[in-house]
Amino acid sequence: MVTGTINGGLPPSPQQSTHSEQFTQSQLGPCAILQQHTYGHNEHFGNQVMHPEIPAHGMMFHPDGTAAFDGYDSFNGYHVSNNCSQMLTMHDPAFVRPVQMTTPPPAADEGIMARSERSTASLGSPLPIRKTVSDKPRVIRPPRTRRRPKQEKPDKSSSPVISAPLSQLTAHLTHIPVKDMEAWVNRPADVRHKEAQKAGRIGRPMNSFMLYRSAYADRTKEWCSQNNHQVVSRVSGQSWPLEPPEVREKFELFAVLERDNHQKAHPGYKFTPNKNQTPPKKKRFLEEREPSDLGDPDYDLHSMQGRKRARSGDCDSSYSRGSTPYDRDSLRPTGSNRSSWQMNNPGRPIAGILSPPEHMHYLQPSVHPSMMGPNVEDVRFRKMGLPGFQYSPSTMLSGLPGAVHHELLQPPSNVTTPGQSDDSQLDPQLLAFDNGIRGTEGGNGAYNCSQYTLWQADSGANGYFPLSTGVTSNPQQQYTVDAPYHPSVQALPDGHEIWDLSHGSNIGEVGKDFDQWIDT
DNA sequence: AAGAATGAAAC
DNA sequence: GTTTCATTCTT
Repeated sequence: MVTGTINGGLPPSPQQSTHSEQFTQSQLGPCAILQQHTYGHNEHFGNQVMHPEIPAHGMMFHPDGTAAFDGYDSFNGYHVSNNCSQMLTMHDPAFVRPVQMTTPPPAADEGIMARSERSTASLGSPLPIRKTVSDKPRVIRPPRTRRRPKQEKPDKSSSPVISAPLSQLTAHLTHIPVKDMEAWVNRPADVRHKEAQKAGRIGRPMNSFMLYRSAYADRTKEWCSQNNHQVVSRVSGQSWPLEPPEVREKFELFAVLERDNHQKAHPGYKFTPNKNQTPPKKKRFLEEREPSDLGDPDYDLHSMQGRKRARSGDCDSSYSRGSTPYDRDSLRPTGSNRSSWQMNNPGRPIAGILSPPEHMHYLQPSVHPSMMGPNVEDVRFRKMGLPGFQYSPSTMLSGLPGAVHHELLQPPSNVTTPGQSDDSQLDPQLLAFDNGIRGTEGGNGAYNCSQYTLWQADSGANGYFPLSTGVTSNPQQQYTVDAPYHPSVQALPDGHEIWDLSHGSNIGEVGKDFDQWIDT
């Protein structure tokens, strides 16, 4: 039996629990599927069978066991049924405002505390009975009601428990853009060099989750009505496994692109974690450079800043090859257009190598926000044969040399042209590149400005983005997309719209469907 | 500076 | 298997 409480849109308050009604699994219907979680006192919710198809939209559990169920939002007048096709309508931030607990959780659990899945917090374990030399014979005392150990981290109790992914939960927050991570991972090498200069070190490329978290950070903050990034992290961490495969694959591909572009920007980079990371836990020592980085534009500055020091033994020039499912070599073009990087770097960096032409460095996603005109009404995939290229899931995403120039696809000029804002900062090499094939964005603003809206057009609606990600049945096809933003699409109440690929996990099949659709 | 999250990469 | 570090910014 599932128990919980309905918070019918009432703003949580310290007395919230008195406003809540009990509900049961049967009352909630198939949507009322509670997800097991590890936070605090509502672990008794666990082990409910998830509906295979329908996410439990709109239900949120607070660590105190209360639940915000999408029954009816009395503030906003939304009827939210148990039908899970209903999109979450927690417009009122108060709806999700974390509950400030004023009453302790069930007394039986005293000592139980919220814990992170990763943390090894032993706080909840019984206090060890220590025998010391000064132990005196003592009267056996009745078991004391142990005081709650300081409420551990108050933050933990203030982070919501979600049962639907952020891409859906925040879909209505259209005024808050989802960060265009596609543009971010394709930022050019000189931008990366400047970042490294500024930081005094070369940072690691973000992984898929970091990209995801970053993309949704603002929306998550808004949704949670909290500016606390620990909460953002927790919610993101909850949401990540809830995201449909399409979304996760999208960010995994972004991570591949990020790694690849990162490596091209910093050919000699190798992750060298600081081994002797003693008590002062997080003393960041700098990542090393390899000799090949001597030619890197930002090397001198690093040296001058003295922020980086080379460690002996770190100068082997072997590339760390990830165990990524995507072959990174296949990200690169074959044939005569190969980059100097590739020509010179079959497996190791060449000392003194300068930045190769950046257009060879940057993998241009075939789907770029700037391709998407806000006024485009229809949605279509374009089949583009790219003879002479290796195809892989990654190349399906990346527009390598030969891919259609984004400007050919984008509607004329109601979108900030990438690079307009910042070409002056690019070195001539990059400028030349910019006038040619050019990356998906060119200046600083390009990945955080108006294109956001375009990105958000897809991810904002419900987070699905028609990337050709996984296995494609026909590798000789590349799909690019004019993804229009249309408010009505986003406003679809049932959470379904044209980009919703969640029902079809086979991308290739989807592509085929689109082929047929286009053909007709 | 710690802390939240997941994952890549290095041990 | 364990540890570091990517991001972010509040606490």
